[in-house]
Amino acid sequence: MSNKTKVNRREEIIEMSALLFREKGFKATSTRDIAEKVGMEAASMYNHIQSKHEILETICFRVSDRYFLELSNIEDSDLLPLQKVQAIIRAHVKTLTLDGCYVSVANNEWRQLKDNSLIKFRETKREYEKRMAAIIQEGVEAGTIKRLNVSVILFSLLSSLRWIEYWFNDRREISPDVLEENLINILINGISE
Amino acid sequence: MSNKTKVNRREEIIEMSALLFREKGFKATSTRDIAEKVGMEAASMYNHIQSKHEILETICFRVSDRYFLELSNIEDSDLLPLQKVQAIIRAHVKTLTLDGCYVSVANNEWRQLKDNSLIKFRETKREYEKRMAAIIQEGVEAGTIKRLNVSVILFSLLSSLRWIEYWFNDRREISPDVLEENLINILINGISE
DNA sequence: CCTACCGATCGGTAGG
DNA sequence: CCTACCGATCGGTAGG
Repeated sequence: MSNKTKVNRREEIIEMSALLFREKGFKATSTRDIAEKVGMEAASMYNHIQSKHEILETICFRVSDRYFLELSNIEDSDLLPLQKVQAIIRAHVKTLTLDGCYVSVANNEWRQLKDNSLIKFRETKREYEKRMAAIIQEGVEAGTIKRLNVSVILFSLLSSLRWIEYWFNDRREISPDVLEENLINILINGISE
Repeated sequence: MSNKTKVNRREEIIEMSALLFREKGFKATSTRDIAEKVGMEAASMYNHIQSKHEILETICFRVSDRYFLELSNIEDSDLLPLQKVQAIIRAHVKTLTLDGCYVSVANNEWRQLKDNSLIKFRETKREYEKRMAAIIQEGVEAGTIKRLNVSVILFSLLSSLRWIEYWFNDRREISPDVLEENLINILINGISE
């Protein structure tokens, strides 16, 4: 069997796992569920993966890598603080439109990670929040963002962005563009001085 | 054994379950985990509960009952739409301060409900959203809330409120009062015309 | 990639 | 409220 097929098979397993983990949760999804969706026996999957946990790890860190890439680009830009926040909102909407189920799993199932993975993921989350808080702090000091508790502003933004995930799962009444526009209007106005 | 003791024992099981379900998730919590925390054998719990699922049902519907009670009071008041939204925010902060772990479980684990419970809980969620949307719609028509997509406003609010739960679990840097004040400032300003 | 199968753990019951 | 124990299911391995 060629290497390429093996890589694709692995990708297929991860993709199907992401769909099932989102739908039923990590613990409630059995390796047999995944295998059935991929079209092989559960035992056969272990030629492509090391463990069920490894699948979850792959999904979670793939998502965090992606968000960090976007954040780094925004940080390195010469945008003003409030424009950076706006760019972050856009980045979240975009990522969710493209990779909804991965983001969903990372958001809801990361607690099921084990040992070092769990510790590392927690650190990753903290770092993301810290770097976003720094942007908000800049805005506060520049006088363009309200002088409120930075953590409350931060989590108010992050939670609204997290919700978008549910939007794209359950309903699709409006387009991503309209969603983005409305959301920026609400969130930016909410924190602008 | 008196009825009173039996009721208290049941409450104890539900309380400990809520703590464990929040921490590890419903599926990842075994009846033996719960029993250990309560201080009895797993088999003994079945004198007080019917099944592990029944515990989850009790928690979820207790929370939704509570939220509906608050919402009904607010609807029946003669507050203006924007003041009603503000009252809802206060109600959420209050409930989370008092019953954080129950709310947390209802928010994150309701998907593990089965059959009729799952269907009923979904309907309950939808109704809550519908009634909150009606208040927002009133505000839009009165010209006090921005004429944006009502669903986006609704979920932007709800997701920010949902996040408070994490706040009270992980960190407690600021007091509930300051949190409430900051949050109302951000959210109300975000949607006000 | 499959068959066969493992040890562990699960939710729950019987009987006292 | 406990001991003893059940059938089912789990993640994963051995060997081909």
